[in-house]
Amino acid sequence: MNRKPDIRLAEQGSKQRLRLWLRLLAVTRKIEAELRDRMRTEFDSTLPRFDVLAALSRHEQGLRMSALSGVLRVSNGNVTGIVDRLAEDGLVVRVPVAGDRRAMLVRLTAKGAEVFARQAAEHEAWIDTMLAELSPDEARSYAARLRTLAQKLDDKGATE
Amino acid sequence: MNRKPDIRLAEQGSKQRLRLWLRLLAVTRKIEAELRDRMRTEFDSTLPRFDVLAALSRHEQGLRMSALSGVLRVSNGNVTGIVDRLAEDGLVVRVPVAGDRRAMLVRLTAKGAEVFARQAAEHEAWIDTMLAELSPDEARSYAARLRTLAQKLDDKGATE
DNA sequence: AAAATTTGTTTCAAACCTAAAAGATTTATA
DNA sequence: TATAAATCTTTTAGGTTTGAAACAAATTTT
Repeated sequence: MNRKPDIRLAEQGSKQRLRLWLRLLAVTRKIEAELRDRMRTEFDSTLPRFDVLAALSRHEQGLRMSALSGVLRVSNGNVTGIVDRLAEDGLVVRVPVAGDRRAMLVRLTAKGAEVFARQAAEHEAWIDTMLAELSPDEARSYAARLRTLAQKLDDKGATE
Repeated sequence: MNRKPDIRLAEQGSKQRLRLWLRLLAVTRKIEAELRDRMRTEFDSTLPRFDVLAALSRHEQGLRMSALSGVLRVSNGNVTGIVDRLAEDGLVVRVPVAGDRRAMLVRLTAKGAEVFARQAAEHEAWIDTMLAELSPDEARSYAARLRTLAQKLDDKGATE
């Protein structure tokens, strides 16, 4: 008894989850579009470049290319191009790793750190404005829920 | 009294919202990566292609190129390429619009509708599995909250 | 009606992105 | 130590994405 779930209820759940996913996607895309637009018009930069600077700013000692693509969750080849362009602009440098001639350490330059600091302050303010609808408590509670969800997703991926 | 908000509390709120945004981004990227991977391995297709088919399946009478990029919230030029490739594969057709020789109507072919139906069923199942952590009620409530948030974001964009 | 503006689409250049292959180097194994 | 396997990065091919420019056609203005 009670072992077989009602197929109609299961369908309901699947529809609700699909709807949630579509809304999640719509909201993140909307916010990303706004951020990209502001990054372009106010800093003549892009979101991927900002993401790289942000990751490097959290690792003063530098990150290997593979570690960088790891924390950003993008492909290796992708990061190569972005770092190339940031290096051309003098915001990052590639440093050889002592004892491993395969690897490269990427680090912020002084200029890169300065540029990122300016951008990060603005970025946080943009987010704050866009999410002003949510109280700090609400934001914290959703963030916590998303954290457990992300954890579950990672678990699944790990066992596959 | 009580007119000037405590700066420390305001900073708190901004930090909470930023954290929420980063988590939101992480979760959507994780899910999108999984969907992209499955679309590729199981259907030899991509998410953008699926998105176009999905939009067209909701408009049996067809959509103009600009309407298509409108509902998908991507640029005009972007849709051109995706529709080109879908048309090559015989999943969509471009039909001239009677009375307006500038415009084109894009429609699903029978094959396109059939392919989409198969993919959509799987797609919904994938989402259902990934979001299984959330009860139907929880999914509904979050979807509702996201809806009002999206509405607020749209309002802001409209007045700028 | 002619000229100017708007609208619908495509083309273009540049950046982003992935998966897979290639190249160089290091580590493990026989 | 020679060989095999693993690791780190870049390259490659193909698709996605944007914003801007180019074109054609329709609409509005003069």
